[in-house]
Amino acid sequence: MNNEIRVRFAPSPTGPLHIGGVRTALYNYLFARQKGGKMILRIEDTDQTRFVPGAEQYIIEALTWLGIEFDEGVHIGGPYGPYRQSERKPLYREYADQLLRDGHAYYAFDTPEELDARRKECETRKEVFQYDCTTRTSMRNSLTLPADEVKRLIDSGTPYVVRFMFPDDTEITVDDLIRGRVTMNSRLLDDKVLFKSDGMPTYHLANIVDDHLMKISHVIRGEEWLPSAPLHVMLYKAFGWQDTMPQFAHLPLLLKPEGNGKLSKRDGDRLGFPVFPLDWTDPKTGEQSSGYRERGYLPEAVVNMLALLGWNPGDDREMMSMNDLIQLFSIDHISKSGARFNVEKARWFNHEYLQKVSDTELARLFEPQLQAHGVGASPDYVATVCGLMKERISFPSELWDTCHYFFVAPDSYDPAAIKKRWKPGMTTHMQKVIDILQSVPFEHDAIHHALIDEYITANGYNIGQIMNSLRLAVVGTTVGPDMITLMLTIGKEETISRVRRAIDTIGEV
RNA sequence: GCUCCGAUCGUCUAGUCGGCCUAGGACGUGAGAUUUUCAUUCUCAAAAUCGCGGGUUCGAAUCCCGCUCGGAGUACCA
Repeated sequence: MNNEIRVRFAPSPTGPLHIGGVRTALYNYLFARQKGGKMILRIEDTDQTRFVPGAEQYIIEALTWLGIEFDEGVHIGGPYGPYRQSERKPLYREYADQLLRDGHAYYAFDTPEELDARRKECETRKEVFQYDCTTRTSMRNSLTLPADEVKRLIDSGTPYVVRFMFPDDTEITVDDLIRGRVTMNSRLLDDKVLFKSDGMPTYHLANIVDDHLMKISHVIRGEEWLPSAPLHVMLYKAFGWQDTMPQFAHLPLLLKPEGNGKLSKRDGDRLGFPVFPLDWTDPKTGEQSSGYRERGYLPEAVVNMLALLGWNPGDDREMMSMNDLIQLFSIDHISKSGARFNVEKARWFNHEYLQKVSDTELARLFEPQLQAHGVGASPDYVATVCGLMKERISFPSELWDTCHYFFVAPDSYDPAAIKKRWKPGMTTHMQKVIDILQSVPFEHDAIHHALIDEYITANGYNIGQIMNSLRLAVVGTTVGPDMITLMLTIGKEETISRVRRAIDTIGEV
């Protein structure tokens, strides 16, 4: 018996990694790290028809971005490779043969067309066809055909599949770390195809063989696999591997934010949030899907948010770094019911994590937007602006819209703001403001004293009225950070020239 | 249809030996405070008769049964 903790994340490269898949990878990772075990990336590409170029690379890039690392895998190798099932193809055949030899599996020659016809026929009678212990006796397989006929069919190259043979009327129990003991009767299970006519194994066979060969100790996967878990348990038994069978943990599903059903590819852009970690363009259809990374989500925020969708640390803690999560993670605290994705909370998490990003780092994230608007500014200046704006935004992408006036003078003034703020006599006030700015040292206390105390307050003017008009003149609208800090940031000359322009443009009302 | 899984504020959830739960926290929402504006921040509030009905018990969100509703699976997909 091997006591080492070994878990795997085993996606199939059929498209971009869904956010639910990301969570599965995350839970596996947290568990492995906490236990000092190994985290393995295995690519399950046994379905050649659904293979999508670039998907594997996408998966690796996405998990790397999020800080989910592997100890062994398709991209880094390891002692149990290869880690891509298509490269392990020859291996599965012998295991299928073993099952065949031991009477746990049989050859089936029914064509897809025959199977379809059979299903349709059952449908008309409002029944569902299942290839199982009751129907297999009426199908074309090595159980019903004479041995020499079976041999002749195989030798002549007739396509066939290998099906698992469930025992009749046996209770099969699956002990799940999250759901407890789940029992099913073999009579209700269908004889799943283990080996396809194209020479490739199906998920079920490849998965069990690889988990065994790779010495996987815990299988942490989505709940959609729970119904086939009994088959997997039976497979371990049929192979004689029950003593080293991994423990199962079936995770609750991620649900749509509204309506019914599990979160799907389509929901994302329809409801205004990404369901994929990274942007993705489907190579066949050209269809584009947006990702968390490109939308400006911070990886730490995505990890934290995802960790809490279906798990909790057992207390009120919510802000947790990857290291915190590794320390606190526990399968006991994974919930059983599906979790509905909440965009607002995701936004909040990002806001929280954005506050921790340094001004210079945020400036770096802001740079593409500045370039897009043809703005060049010193890194220090951009960082200062970012520091001022940080707490007011949740995503770097909101930066330009909320702080463009730090880089370009307003070319127009919000009419509603003019109506509300620019009262008669305001041009005189603004001219006075210019005079004050020119006469005092250009620093916070001096400006505050001369402008607020000596001019506005001493003369009994309305602070809000004048300061907001000043803001309108300098910024173009009525929102933004502290006015004096703002003037200090854009500089004396720029401030004065903007006020002057506002006086000329808006004029007296 | 059949099989399996699930069910606490709008959402994520706490609740793991039944009593500390007149059910706690967070997001969101509302109100107030701070601010020259907006945002941030802070304070307060509303919000779950614990899906429904039975039972066990001195006592049940917590245990048992039934029902209902929701979800998943039911492919030579994973």
